[in-house]
Amino acid sequence: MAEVASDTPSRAAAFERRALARLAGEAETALDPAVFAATFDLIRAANRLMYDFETSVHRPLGMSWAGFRVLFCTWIEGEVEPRALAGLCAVSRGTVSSVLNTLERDGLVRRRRQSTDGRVVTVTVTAQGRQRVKKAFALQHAREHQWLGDLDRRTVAALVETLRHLLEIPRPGAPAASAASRERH
Amino acid sequence: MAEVASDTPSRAAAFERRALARLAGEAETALDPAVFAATFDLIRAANRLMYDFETSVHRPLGMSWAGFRVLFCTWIEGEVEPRALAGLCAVSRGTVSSVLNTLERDGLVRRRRQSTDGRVVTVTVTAQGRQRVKKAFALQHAREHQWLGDLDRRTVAALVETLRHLLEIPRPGAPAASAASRERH
DNA sequence: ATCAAATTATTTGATATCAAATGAATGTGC
DNA sequence: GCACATTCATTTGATATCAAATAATTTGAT
Repeated sequence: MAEVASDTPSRAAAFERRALARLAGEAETALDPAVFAATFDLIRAANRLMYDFETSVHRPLGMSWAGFRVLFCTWIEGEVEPRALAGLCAVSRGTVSSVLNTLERDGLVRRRRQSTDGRVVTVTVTAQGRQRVKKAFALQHAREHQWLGDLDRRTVAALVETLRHLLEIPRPGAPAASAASRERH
Repeated sequence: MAEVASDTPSRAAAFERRALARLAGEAETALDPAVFAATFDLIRAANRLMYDFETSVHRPLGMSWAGFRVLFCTWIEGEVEPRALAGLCAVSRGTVSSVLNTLERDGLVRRRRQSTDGRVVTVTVTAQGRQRVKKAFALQHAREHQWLGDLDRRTVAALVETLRHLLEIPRPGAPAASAASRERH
């Protein structure tokens, strides 16, 4: 790993403080500091974790983070359609197609047309893919524990509860095409 | 927005349950369910937010999510070096170079060599970039509020506190080159 | 029954992302 | 001073990602 992409700890908090200070100075923005800090830090924390998992676990195993994510979701589901993978991973369907191309080329998943609906594709994990995803997850989970293991158990439980609640929120009405897009969420 | 990348709410929770069930069935993995759920849901929630912000706010304004992220960080900092941006955004330096190329081409940021150290580049936001980042942030923040506004204020405060704590954790020792990489974090 | 609209997956083109290599500048040991 | 290693930014090549276009299939409306 030749690259450094983790901030010095104390600088991370200082950056959030500077951001709040800068934003508070902008009179035109009606700022809700708690909401800002929550989304800002949520995304930053997730980025750090993803970057760490990708560089320390999945790349050494020959996968990208995106590849692992799709492989893992497919493994969980047993068999799954691309559109569902897009929803689970929060990426577009085109991205899923692209990632599946790589995974299939590498012999980790398999695509079949076996639905009564001729448009639908069914994705499953191959034996090799199953072996790979188990190994990758075990390594990632060890790393997860290094990140979160020192947090109080009650704190982690509260975090999970809040995140689950957040994940239950349907996507807010899209700005322009609210009626149409709301139908599908 | 032609694509669907948001899961049906109840399906999101069900997916986490299926994941835990599948992982519990694997005897070889010593699973910590709380740690798994925390990282899993943290990353999923962040992905949903990023996808939503990118598609509903930044793309319509002619930027990518990555572009906004770098532009925003630069705006916060006033002037900043690429390596610091990489740390703040949790991406590699090569990525920062690439994103800066696009932002500079579009006249939103400016690169200069003004440090006493001849290798270092200093990035600043142009007047046009300042205007853009303010508008983009205002729109994103409104969207943030749509996501989080209904959560209890105490819940959000607790979430922020936990995330800040998480962001303070230095990157755990890298698996192979632990000594060398630990120096820089 | 037939044509139009909707939904599926995929492809295309531009940008983002990683790892690894490169080039330029700095620092270190001698 | 001079070579060697380090650090900085960038570039290169492969993959991922978006939006938008395309192709195939299904559904719906007359």
